[in-house]
Amino acid sequence: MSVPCGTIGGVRSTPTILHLDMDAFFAAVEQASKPSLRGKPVVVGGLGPRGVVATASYEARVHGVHSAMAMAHARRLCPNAAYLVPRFGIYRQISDIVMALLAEVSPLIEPLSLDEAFVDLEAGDLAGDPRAVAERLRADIRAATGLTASVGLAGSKLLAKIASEQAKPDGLVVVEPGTERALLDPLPVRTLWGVGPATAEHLRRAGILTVAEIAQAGEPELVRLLGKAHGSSLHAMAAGLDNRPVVADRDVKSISVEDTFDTDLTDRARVRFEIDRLADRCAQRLRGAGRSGRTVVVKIRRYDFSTLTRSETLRAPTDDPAVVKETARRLAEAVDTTGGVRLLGVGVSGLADFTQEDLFAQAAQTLRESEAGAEPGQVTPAELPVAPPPEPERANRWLPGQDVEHAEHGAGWVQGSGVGRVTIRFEVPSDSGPGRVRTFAVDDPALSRAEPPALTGHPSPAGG
DNA sequence: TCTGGGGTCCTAGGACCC
DNA sequence: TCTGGGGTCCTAGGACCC
Repeated sequence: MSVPCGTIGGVRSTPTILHLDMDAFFAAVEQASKPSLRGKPVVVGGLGPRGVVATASYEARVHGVHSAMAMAHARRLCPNAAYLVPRFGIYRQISDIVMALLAEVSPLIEPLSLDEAFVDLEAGDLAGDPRAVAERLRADIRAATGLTASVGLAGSKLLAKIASEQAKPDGLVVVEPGTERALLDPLPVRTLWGVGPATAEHLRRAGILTVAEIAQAGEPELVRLLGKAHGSSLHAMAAGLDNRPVVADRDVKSISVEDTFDTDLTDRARVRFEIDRLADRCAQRLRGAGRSGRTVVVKIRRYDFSTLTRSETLRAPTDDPAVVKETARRLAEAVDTTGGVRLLGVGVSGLADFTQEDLFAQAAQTLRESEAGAEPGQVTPAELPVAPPPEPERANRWLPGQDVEHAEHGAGWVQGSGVGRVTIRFEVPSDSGPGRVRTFAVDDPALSRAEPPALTGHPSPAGG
């Protein structure tokens, strides 16, 4: 009981680093929102011809469906699953609730994504031992959201994350001091943070398959195999040495947007049009975040999946859509896109925060410079006419999973659509069970998009 | 079954400066 | 004229994570 807090060899002597991971988060939110999907396979992700799985419910995982898998593959493995588009708005709302509960435990929390975070319990006033804190947290999350979370507790980030993985689903694993090696040794190298397919293959060729074998290999050997930074950090982790702190409020370093097209773009005018749209979206996000940046990056993935980036660093930070657009156009223009373009992206890095006044002055300055730099009679890319996209198909207004409101039947969600008709299931998050299904014409004026209804425990203000 | 979208970090080479 | 080394910035690519 009187064990002092502290570190031994880079690992705390008490399990006070907590890692929390929501179970099959996106799919679980959908099941909580849509009573008819509870207990059934649910797959959330991109539904187009090039979509991939974001999250599969446990019922779908049984059939082999998992994250990052091509959606077409998933459909073949599990044809009876419900395939839904992500609803990031509601995921964010629920994430906010979960993060707020974490903040009650300790002020030092580090979100890794919408559904995952580290918490440093030493930074909070510990009411009870870590295990009790974690169990109360899991119960609170369940009460507030109806969703389950898995938690790992250990003396380091590495072990806490491994523990939460082992706790899944809906569990808690505590790595007691002294048991670290026994836990780590037999694990495959892929378990370690930072070991992906390429690194695993490098290691395999060197005969290294387990964490224990990494530890035995010795640091110089790993550095030789994987490079300085990666090799030495991996060696340390395999030895159980990990003193990375929990860091709150990490600063954003770049903002980017990208689109993969259903079919490859071959028309240069269309490429320019899409670059413009992406540049606008990127600049909007930049402004929304109150940031500006100096380096504009264009990303192009070609028909053969080869990916290249082109970047240009401006003299001053900008969040001006016109500047981002012009720079992005120029960069994209210089790339050979014959054969077709699968993906385009525009990003801004080298972020700084400047006051609006500064930005205004800098935008004007940049404009003056670009005007002064233009050759007489030269047509700058920003002045070229923009071709509209050949296929203006926003045809599918109704995407599976979307929330809708019907003037007569009330709130529901899109179950599917095609040949001029859309099928709606009228149900809302509650314990009332599956709702009824009805089919309408896609242009039925009584039907409209709607905000997602709140989950159980947070009754809708509409009182419906 | 060809492979999303949002990020982070590292490496390496060349320019440029001292 | 030849020969340096170090530091920083920029660009491009790649691996990885959720």
